[in-house]
Amino acid sequence: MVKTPENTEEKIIRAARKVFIQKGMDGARMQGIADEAGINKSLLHYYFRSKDKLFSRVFSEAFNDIIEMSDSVFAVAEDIDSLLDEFVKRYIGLLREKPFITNFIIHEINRNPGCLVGQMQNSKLDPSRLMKILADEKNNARIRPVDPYHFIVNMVSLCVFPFLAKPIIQGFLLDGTNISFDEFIEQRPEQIISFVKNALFIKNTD
Amino acid sequence: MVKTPENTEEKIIRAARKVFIQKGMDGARMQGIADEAGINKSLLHYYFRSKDKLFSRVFSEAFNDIIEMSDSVFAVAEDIDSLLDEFVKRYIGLLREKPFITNFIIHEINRNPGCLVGQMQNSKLDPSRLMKILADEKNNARIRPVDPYHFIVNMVSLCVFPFLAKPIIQGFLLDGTNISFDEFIEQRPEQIISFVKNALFIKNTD
DNA sequence: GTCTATAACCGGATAGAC
DNA sequence: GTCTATCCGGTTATAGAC
Repeated sequence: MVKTPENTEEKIIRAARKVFIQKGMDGARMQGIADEAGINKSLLHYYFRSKDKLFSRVFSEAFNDIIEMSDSVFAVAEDIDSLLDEFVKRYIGLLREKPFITNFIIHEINRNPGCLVGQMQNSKLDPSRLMKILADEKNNARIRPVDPYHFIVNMVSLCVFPFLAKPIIQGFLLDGTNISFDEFIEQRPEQIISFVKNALFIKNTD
Repeated sequence: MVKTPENTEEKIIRAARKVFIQKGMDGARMQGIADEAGINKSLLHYYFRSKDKLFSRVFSEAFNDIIEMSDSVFAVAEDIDSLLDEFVKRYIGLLREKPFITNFIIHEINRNPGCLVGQMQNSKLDPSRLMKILADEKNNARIRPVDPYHFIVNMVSLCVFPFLAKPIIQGFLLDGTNISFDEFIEQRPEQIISFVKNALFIKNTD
């Protein structure tokens, strides 16, 4: 992997991402972003006009990652097994790679819920395929009758929440054990998958 | 329930809670809190010296609610059924009553993780009783072998996350259905309990 | 205890030299 | 494109009258 030297714009984006995630839109300082990028504060305005515009840019990029990933999973899933497997592994894979995304979204979900929901509605993201799979499997009597909305929320909750609660899991729950947070997260996909399968399938499948 | 007229300090706390929750520490403005309380901005400083101190006061009170509730559940639980039942119902009950708590904590979890973890460690909160119950039930072969850390995280995730994701659940997932977010949350306890029981128990208990 | 006025500071944004 | 210097609005915090 050859690393081309980062140009200023890239440096700014990377620095902005880091600072905005940690501090949120309101807590972030343009000076802090400039320092992080190792450039002059004025350059931020030269490249992105305003703090708001810089934030929007960074935020939509992050949010888009989530949308595209979810969409790709929903699009290819054939049955509940593959859907669950794909969804959990990809979701957690993405969050491990870019753990900032969760904080980012939750940080801003209250500040500007309308914008976020708008971005979701404008995306092609469509859970109806998942709904259909659940309905089919239920008709085949492979799975217990589950409310599809609660089921989706369950899956997402189990994947996302640990990243949000990282400081508590790390500093309190796992404190004094020999398990690191990274190890915990590494175990998560199989833990979630077996948990959900047991909850879902009428016949034990393990 | 006789309502004694609120004194200024109480008015401030209530207003501060509302504003801090909505905007976070950084986004909140002392003027905004004063307006919300219907008092003069200087009075905030008269009663609480600084924005930081006011915030700390409001935050620890909210956080304490969570700690005490969790603790009381852990303390009384006898077996896994009662623990699950108590935990889910009380947790969601608390969050319905004070939905701001989740946002509050998540909002600040990154801003100051050390402080939050410190507060937890200083509390008497102790999950070891829950660990013991899980181990006992596993020995009795009533439940599948589960990792206790993942199990706790699962329970909390399923309870808390929906409140965090409210705007998305309301504005996207349930959009176009005739289910309101409140109805969704009302269904949650029994949904979670049956989901977790199915995942957990070797014999089907419904 | 409550108010008005103002100090002191900070941070986003711009002007203009290089 | 990049830097220095500066403006200007907004925000916390205090002083002091009532």
